[in-house]
Amino acid sequence: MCETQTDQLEGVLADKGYRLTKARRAILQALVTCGGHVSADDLADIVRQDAPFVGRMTVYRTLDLLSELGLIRPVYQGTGAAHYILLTNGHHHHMVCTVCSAVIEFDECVVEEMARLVGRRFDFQVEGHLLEFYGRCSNCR
Amino acid sequence: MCETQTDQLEGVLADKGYRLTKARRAILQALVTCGGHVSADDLADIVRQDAPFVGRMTVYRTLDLLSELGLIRPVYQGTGAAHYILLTNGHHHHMVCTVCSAVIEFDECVVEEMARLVGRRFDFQVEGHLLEFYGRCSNCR
DNA sequence: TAGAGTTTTGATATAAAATATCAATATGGT
DNA sequence: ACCATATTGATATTTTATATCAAAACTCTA
Repeated sequence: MCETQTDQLEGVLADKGYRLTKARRAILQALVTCGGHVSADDLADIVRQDAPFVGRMTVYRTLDLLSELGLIRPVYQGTGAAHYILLTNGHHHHMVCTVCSAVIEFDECVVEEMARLVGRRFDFQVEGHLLEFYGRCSNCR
Repeated sequence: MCETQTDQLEGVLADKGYRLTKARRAILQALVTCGGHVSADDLADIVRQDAPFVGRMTVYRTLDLLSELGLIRPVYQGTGAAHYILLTNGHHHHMVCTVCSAVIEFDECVVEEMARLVGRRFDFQVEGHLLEFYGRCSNCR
């Protein structure tokens, strides 16, 4: 694991035959650097700090593409806009405070076993998952 | 468990001091009957089949309220609009096919243990959760 | 059960977010 | 360097979500 997450994402795109354009590189870079949990428009603003030539549509399209490939995932985070999270190695886990909307990420995962079980039962090939806890963070309880 | 899910939801609203208006009853009824996984505008259409007097805004507001109370949850389901799922007893589990967007619900849950663990570590009071698997359904693999 | 004080509602207006379109451009393979 | 094609970005449009506010419905009290 001496490869950065950006390199990993670029690798997947390249393997699938997608072109590694400047715009896509800039978008992946920005997404990984900011850690995810951003809306498309937020990300467009971030990308443009380093790469002002990137259009808003390209950000939307790249996020769609990454979603299709199972690399990221849109979730709701209070506002009406989709926020995108990185599905690192196919999964992601976080807690959302129902009062202040704070998000706390964590890595523990006990879901694989269940994925196998349910996948077999429904003949469903599980490629990734998202686990969200809702509740009150330490400041809000 | 001789109480319908609609009654349960109404009970929570009443307990919290919210009024059980005709509009709210009609919306809860429609949401439970259709099983969730609908957008606000979809639900408005369904509600109006039985209760044509209910306005679109009231549907949005009721869904917001139910979300705040942790009874439902907005998720993405392909389109740009939020789709709402019922958090029955505080949790919900489903698989989403990345090809055809089919949704398969299931009840098994091994998450409680993990919720306790992570909740204790981060001093986070877990009140509910959502577990989403992504992958390919039997038709699409 | 009549009236006061609130909550809730729904029509309308507005803003925000997502999608469609298409000529121009950049890209990877040759 | 050239070609065929994937990709881009500006613009226009549609779809979703939010804000506003007078009218109506509801709860509580007397």
